[in-house]
Amino acid sequence: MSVDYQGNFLPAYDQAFVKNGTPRPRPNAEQTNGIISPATAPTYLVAGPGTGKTTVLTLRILKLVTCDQIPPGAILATTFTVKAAAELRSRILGWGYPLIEALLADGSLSGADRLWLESVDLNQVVTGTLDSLCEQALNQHRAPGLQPPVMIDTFLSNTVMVRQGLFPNNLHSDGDVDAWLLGLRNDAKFGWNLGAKRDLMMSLWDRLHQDQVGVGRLGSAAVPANVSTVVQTTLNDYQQFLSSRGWLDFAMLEHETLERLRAGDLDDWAKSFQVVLVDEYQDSNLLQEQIYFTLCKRSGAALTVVGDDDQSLYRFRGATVEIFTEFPKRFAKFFRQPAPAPIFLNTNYRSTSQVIQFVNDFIVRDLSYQKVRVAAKPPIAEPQPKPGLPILGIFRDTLAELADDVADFLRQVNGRGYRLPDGTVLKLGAGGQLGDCCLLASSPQEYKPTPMPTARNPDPEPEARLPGLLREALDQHNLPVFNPRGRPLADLLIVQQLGGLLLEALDPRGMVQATDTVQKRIGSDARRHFPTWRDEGRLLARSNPALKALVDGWASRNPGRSGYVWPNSVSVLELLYGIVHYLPELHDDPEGQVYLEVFTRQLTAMSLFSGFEGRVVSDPSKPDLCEASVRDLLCDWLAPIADGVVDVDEEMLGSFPSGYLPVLSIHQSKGLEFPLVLVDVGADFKSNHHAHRFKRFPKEGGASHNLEDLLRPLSGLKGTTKRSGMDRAFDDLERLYFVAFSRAQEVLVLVGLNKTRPDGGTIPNVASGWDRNEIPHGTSWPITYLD
DNA sequence: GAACAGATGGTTTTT
DNA sequence: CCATCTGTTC
Repeated sequence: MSVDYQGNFLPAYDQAFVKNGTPRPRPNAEQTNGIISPATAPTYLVAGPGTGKTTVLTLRILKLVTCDQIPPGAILATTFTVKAAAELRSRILGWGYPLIEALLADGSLSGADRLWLESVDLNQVVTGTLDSLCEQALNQHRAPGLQPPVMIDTFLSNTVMVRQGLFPNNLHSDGDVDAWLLGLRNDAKFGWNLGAKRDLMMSLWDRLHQDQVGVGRLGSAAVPANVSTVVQTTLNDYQQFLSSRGWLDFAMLEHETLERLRAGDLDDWAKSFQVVLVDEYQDSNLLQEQIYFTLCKRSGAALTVVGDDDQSLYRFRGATVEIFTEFPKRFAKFFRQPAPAPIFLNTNYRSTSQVIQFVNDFIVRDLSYQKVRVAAKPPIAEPQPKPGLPILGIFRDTLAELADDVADFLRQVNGRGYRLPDGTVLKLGAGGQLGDCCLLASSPQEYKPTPMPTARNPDPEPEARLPGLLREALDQHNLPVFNPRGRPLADLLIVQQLGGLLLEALDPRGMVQATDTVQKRIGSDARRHFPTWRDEGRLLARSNPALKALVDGWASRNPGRSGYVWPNSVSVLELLYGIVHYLPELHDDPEGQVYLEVFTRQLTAMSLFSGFEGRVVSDPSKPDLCEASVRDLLCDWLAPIADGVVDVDEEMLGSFPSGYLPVLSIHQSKGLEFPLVLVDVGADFKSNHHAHRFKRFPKEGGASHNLEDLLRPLSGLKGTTKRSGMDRAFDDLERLYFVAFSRAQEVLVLVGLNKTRPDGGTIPNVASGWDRNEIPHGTSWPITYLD
């Protein structure tokens, strides 16, 4: 007789989570279905926004451990991002131990149950992204004598694609291949350069794996024969170069894992699991589905998937929403078992009635979209009416006015309150801070890319977007913005100063930088930026004698104190932290902290490949080594940052600083919620211009849709593509803004230019209420416009 | 409703 | 740089 869910688990739950004298509400009926679905049963949870998805996953895991006595180490839970994995883990630990403690206080338990509960180590629950787990599996279960695989980052894989793929096969100057690749992006010739070509080739490479087609079968696709031959050779060269060094990119990692799972090589690993739970399943691709399915088949583990088709946003990464919407069918076919029935979680605990109604209305107004949703999906419901403020709209004629008025709105909301037309005062709750608000946009970029110089305008300035103008306008009110991904790193003064000081300390007067080897190994942006960086670094050093002494000491490899001898080899981290000491922005400012982390991360990443492991050699008897160690740091540490190829990743953002206005891409906002959400539905759209139709009202599919059409006929997903590329592009926009709007807890504010105003705007735009038949429904939206 | 001049704006998202 | 959109004029 084990711990019983109704009899022991729930009473313990009541006891463990009392807050201010009241117990936390018990899981509702639909959540309970998900939690208690039998340990051995495949479970299909369709969970709308704000319905307690993570809660159900956590409690299901805790129920499996306590009631079904499944060892924590036999439970595998994967999520889409590293950050989400960390959150799930902390929830399991944070809820699990109080719960177990409360269970142990339950006098009715048998001695055996008690013994079990006392032995439970929740740390052993395996959580992570699928990629991190594949990496672990391959590492721990490699054939004897084989080197562990080394995961490479995007910077390196891009470089290898260009140097070992494109160049040797003359793809940079192959007209036929150009024409074909251009066709994939609908002949959008602007910005067609080596980088764009490389990116498309990488997408093709990824997609060939994600759709389980394989490079070899590209010849059978609808590709001209001469093109497919040279493209295949290029991709094979890329692969061979990586394989010969034991390197893996993301596509190869997952592919390799699946192959070895199928061959039974990973059975030791697979069989350690009894339960596999997958979060955000709607963003899985075919390759990932096959990994999960094969893992469960080899091990006999039961599969639980959780997701929401309306929140599938990662088609460009191969995500195929049919894998989620048709999960019961696909599961039944693969395992030759009955199809699991969906458990719908549709009670929303996040938002006010107005927000829920708005979001429900948005997702059903386009008739064609209904065909691709999970069958019989109920609308989002509320546990009880939670009246709030109306949906607000701030629309202006120009971007400048819009930014000023949005900034002013935020200032008032954040201060004494903003008076709505009906007299209600909108004000952040007690203890409310600017961080309770956020701005969501399709991209967090603060500036448009710098235009090409022309005769009339030889030195064009990049044009600001809403996030950039809003930063300036808020700055006038002393309100700070947190948007570390908003500007190219290499352009930021603080990055230039840090980079410049490092350059000056490592390579005084640029002797190493000037060598041919270095000039060839770094990109054009780095060549352009390094001198500016040095100027900024020197300028700063001049104003701070102690800093100057530090840099000069390094430059001459002389500590400047008698009795000390400069060591033959020093970790550059010492220099980095020495300098950081004098740049308070890098430790006091939240954005500065992120920028510093970019430097430390890239140093760790490059240390893997450089023989010097991030150390500076200054042994006078070995001048070659001295130069080589500096060269590596210049080329593989600082140059990638200057070249704009290293980004701020998701996990670096951690939690948002409370006094700052976060600016996020809608993709980044998935899984988050904010009391007040501003959604940019059209600050970029001054006209009904073709070039940005894909962002609001597509007339054809984009590169990812075209790639799907190309490869689907050859993949196991044959037949899932019944809709045109254009329709799928529309579907994607519906989902994107569904996610954006449903982040709001209390207040949702739509912002944009007047031409995209939902009532009476003239530019067709999915986000402002148009359906794909070009019918504007915006006038029927209950939006209160703040004019 | 055709024909023309002048304006507009550049694919985004990430393990 | 240039295809496409917008507004003006006949």
